[in-house]
Amino acid sequence: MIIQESDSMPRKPSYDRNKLIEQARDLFWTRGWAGTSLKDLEAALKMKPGSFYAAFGSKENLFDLALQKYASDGRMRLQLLSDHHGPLGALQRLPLLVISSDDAPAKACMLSKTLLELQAHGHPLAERASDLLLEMEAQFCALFEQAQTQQLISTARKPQDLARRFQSDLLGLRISAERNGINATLIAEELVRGLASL
Amino acid sequence: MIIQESDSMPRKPSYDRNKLIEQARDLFWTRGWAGTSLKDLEAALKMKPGSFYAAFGSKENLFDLALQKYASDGRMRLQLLSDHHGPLGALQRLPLLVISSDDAPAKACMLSKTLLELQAHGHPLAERASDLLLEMEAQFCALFEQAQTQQLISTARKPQDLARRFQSDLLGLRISAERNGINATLIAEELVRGLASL
DNA sequence: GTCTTTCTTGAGTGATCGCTCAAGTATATT
DNA sequence: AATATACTTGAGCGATCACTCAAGAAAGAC
Repeated sequence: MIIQESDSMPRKPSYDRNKLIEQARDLFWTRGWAGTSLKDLEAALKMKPGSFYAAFGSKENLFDLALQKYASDGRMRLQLLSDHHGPLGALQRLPLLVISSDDAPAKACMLSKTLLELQAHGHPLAERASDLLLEMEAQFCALFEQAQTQQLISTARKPQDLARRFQSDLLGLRISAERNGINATLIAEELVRGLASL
Repeated sequence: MIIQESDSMPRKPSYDRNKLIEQARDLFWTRGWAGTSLKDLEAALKMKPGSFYAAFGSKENLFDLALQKYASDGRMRLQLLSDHHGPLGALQRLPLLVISSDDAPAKACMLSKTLLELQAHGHPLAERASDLLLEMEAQFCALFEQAQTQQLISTARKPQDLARRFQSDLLGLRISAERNGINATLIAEELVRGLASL
């Protein structure tokens, strides 16, 4: 029941907590909140109920950790993209990246999936997803602002509006990519073309 | 157990089947598949379990009926819009309409919500939603084709591509509209502006 | 080796899930 | 009124849900 309380540890946990959170994130990402049972988690993480609850407290708490990991990984990836290719280059590369990365367990955005599933229930996790979506939008906004400052795009439209529109299109693209028999690459390329002509 | 089998009926059902399906559709639309329990349905439709199963067979079957009603109502609405305002007018009016209609129980598209929730489980209802999304896309495609034939928009891009992009943006718009604190009207207006300059 | 602290185990909790069915009730036909 | 047929009722089914906890196993401290 107590994980890592005292400094001198008689017995260390036999797992890598961070890896477990990543595995849980992948499961939740693909199957959603209600679609992921504790049996699923126990099987994927190879943990018995007791260990699971000692380590994470509850399914809800683990989902929250998974959401935060999802968001912070995404944020870091975009930041890296911006470091290497500039603000506009990052925004242009993102659409194709999110729908073609092979290691991701799903194409659709985990935040939007969570929001759609749980918002109607007033579930705390929906609010968390909502907050993280706002953070994402703010990051987009900052990049558009930099792109304008560096005169890479026109200043005709407010960065805030550009960011909102971009995020909306991106969410739509990622749903389209989740569908079978839809060539989302074409949509992504059009989206990027739209960015180029701003 | 037998509903409407013989012509001469000793006792007619006391409910309006179509209205029940609409009520169920609204519940499923907002709360999703797993998020809607039979207790919820029994309360909303004012039916005891026995009547429910006599009338609809199963929760899954009712959800299927609800999906079909959702899709056919949407299809008819768009057709009416086209009759009154032409193909381009219909496509231009749709975005603002779907995010601002007060009678709809949710902003996001029920088909996309169903797809996102159930696709990973290989659930039959996800396949149904997928089929209906394809039908919707086909309807968009036909309207874009008519708009080109009537020389309302350029023929530079294939109607199929225009339809796919439009549907993708619309799905994104509707998710954005579902969020709190997001002014989706601005996104919708931009989307419509994009259509005007095709 | 002994002790102490912590992690692991898994049978089992009450609650809720979708669903069944035997009994009761209502109505058109005769 | 009697009968036949079909709808309504609601207690309760087995299965699964997220979760608990007492007992056992492992490892650092001494």
